[in-house]
Amino acid sequence: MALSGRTVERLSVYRRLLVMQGQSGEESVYSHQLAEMVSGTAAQVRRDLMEVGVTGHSKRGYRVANLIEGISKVLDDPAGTRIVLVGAGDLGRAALGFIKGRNAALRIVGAFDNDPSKIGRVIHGYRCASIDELERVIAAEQVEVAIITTPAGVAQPVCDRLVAAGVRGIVNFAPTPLQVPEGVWVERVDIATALEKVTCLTRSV
Amino acid sequence: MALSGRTVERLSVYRRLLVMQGQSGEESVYSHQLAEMVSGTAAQVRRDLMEVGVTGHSKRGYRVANLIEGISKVLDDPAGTRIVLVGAGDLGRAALGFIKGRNAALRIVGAFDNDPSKIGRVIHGYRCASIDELERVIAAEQVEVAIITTPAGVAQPVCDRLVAAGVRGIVNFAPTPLQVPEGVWVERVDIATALEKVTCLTRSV
DNA sequence: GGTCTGCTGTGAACGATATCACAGGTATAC
DNA sequence: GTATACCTGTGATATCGTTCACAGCAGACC
Ligand SMILES: NC(=O)c1ccc[n+]([C@@H]2O[C@H](COP(=O)([O-])OP(=O)(O)OC[C@H]3O[C@@H](n4cnc5c(N)ncnc54)[C@H](O)[C@@H]3O)[C@@H](O)[C@H]2O)c1
Ligand SMILES: NC(=O)c1ccc[n+]([C@@H]2O[C@H](COP(=O)([O-])OP(=O)(O)OC[C@H]3O[C@@H](n4cnc5c(N)ncnc54)[C@H](O)[C@@H]3O)[C@@H](O)[C@H]2O)c1
Repeated sequence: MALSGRTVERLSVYRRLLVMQGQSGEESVYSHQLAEMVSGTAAQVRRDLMEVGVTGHSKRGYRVANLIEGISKVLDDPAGTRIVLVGAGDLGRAALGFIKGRNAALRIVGAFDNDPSKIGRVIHGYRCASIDELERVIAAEQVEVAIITTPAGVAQPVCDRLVAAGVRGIVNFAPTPLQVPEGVWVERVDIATALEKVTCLTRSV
Repeated sequence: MALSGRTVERLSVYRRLLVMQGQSGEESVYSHQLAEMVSGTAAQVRRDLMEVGVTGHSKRGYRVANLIEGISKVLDDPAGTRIVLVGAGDLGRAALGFIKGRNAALRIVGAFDNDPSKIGRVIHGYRCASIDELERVIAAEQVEVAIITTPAGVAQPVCDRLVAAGVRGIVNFAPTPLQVPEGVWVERVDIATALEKVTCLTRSV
């Protein structure tokens, strides 16, 4: 199945909205309702849902439980994804707090730093370990995904270690593009760029 | 000038890399060098640079100082962009620390929270003010851009207040799509989605 | 039962983005 | 001075993503 990155992003958002909607008791949604929530078009929503294989009903729309299950089957690894975080600074702390308990399929199995004053501290329930433990934990827990929240200067060497240790996917918060070999997926979260984009594009609307 | 969002993102990255490169003494770069740094193609880089109007030299490539100036002319508001941040929690703190002193054209003029224990505190050099001051500061400083780092539940009402007060661009960290009227630009920074995207797409590489 | 309404599923048209490929130019080597 | 190598700028082309438009279907209403 060759799902495009764009589609995966939207599916993630749909699911989040649907989980809320499910809590509020609604049993089904129409494509145009989902579209309105994300400021998109109904056709786009239907096409995305088509790709995950869930199917709706001519008059009653899509069953919420059905959608959540179908999307989860595509987005989540059934075995769960084990994740490490490197760089337990301000942003690392925020990320740990955010992920905690959000999606059961995503499990943080280690947080690492090289600052002796951070090592041993417990942050949002996760004990910060020494960066020296990195390779051992990745191997022991079969970690596939890593989050980099170190300063920009060390992001590339940290990335290289992660990849060498077997990590296949990286979420990079450092404001530096990372060089990785074929077969490793990097997702940038670039806050500086987001800000500059807004300041630039706001002026031309 | 109708610069596409994609192009603006890349320009932002080029500039950041060029500023570093400038510090290391290099006077000029070739399109293929920039391309390699961002794992892109040389043709893409040249096209982006063409759009900002800077021009290179057949044999010497592009002059770094020239590029930085040209890109800045497009990305930055010459009058500077005044920014407020709402929600001085973990992520708000990280964002304030990150933006501080990064780009002179971006100036934080206020950080707001509704938690009495946060109000009055100084975070990374910015004093946290009461959310009651929001409209006053936006009007007084002619704020155009806002950063939302509140919990998801209040992101929409906060957004509505910002827009009503005159804000035209928003960087939204809350995991909720925001509804805004025509003429307001929203840039999502969705960490949950980034993680889910990586876990999903890593498995299909 | 027949008609009317309004939703889904999807081929086809469209629009946006990225890549190709090459003409034009300039330094360098000989 | 001529040949060579290698870079930029850009029209043409290919790829990718979104929207259109409509057939098909299911319930509601008479
Ligand atoms: N704060 C933000 O909103 C924000 C936004 C965008 C990008 N970033 C980037 O995210 C990164 C972290 O930001 P922050 O605000 O948390 O900074 P920070 O300085 O608070 O945190 C960085 C942490 O990384 C640790 N570290 C340094 N070298 C290390 C190494 N070799 N191995 C392991 N750990 C190491 C440091 O000890 C520190 O704890 C930076 O690259 C920053 O530019 C931050
Ligand atoms: N931490 C992350 O990495 C991360 C990632 C993605 C998204 N987010 C989102 O960013 C937001 C903030 O995350 P956080 O970890 O900083 O949470 P947090 O609870 O530490 O911070 C939220 C802050 O917002 C303030 N606040 C609440 N209601 C407010 C109101 N009406 N007006 C003004 N301020 C108000 C709270 O007092 C608190 O200080 C959340 O929506 C979270 O889901 C966080």
